[in-house]
Amino acid sequence: MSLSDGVLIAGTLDVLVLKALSWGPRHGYGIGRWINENTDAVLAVEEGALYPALHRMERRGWLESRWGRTELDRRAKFYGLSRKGRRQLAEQTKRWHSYSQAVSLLLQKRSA
Amino acid sequence: MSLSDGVLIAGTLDVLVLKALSWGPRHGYGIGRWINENTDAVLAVEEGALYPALHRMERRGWLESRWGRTELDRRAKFYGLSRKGRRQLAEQTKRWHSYSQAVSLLLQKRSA
DNA sequence: CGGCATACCTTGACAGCTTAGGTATTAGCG
DNA sequence: CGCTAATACCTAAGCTGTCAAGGTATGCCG
Repeated sequence: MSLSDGVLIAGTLDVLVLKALSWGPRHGYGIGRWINENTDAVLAVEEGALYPALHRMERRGWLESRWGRTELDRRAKFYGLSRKGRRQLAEQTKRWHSYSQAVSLLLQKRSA
Repeated sequence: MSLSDGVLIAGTLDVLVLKALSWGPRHGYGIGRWINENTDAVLAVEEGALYPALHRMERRGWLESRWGRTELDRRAKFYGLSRKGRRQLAEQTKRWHSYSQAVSLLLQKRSA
């Protein structure tokens, strides 16, 4: 956690998952890979963070899941955005932008 | 915590504090106010997060503290950056930029 | 005198990430 | 044929950090 040691800042995983699903359903393992690949591994999502997050988000009604088969014909659980999830994606994206912009501006102030 | 409810993303407080001190020593209360004011209250630092953070960072050798008096002639603990703290500021700033850029890019991909 | 701002602190609850395991299936290789 | 690696899922323990909610003390101002 944190900028000091960890690899993922606590609280940003959800919006990344939501975004990963905005093109349509994906299975958990694939979501993790998508995030890693699309950030040049700057963001490395641990499985121990990913799966609990998926369950959490489904419990909150942001995601819907069903079992299916991958292109490799392997058993996998596919997650899709619910209406609530889509709303969350929009809100949290906005919040991320305002938050990150605020932090970045602070950090850009030239110091002594 | 998180983008959903909280006001501060876990792990970003440290770098904000370090930055606040990059112009010279400040007391804790003033650090909190500086962050709030300079972000139009987008980032509202709770005291219950701030003071433990200061103690933590001092324990890690990033900060040095001494008691003094404010402009209002009130007793207050002033914190200043140590050499280690300055290094931390540089590192964490870099890390923040790469992290936030990665997230922002992901979120900007246009979806279906 | 009472309230508000300044300035510090701590505790308990809780969320979320990391580490470190675990299972099962399939593909590829020697 | 057996081994390893990749795919795909899951969980538990431990830790860190934030929030909510308290608390102390001082000084100013109406």
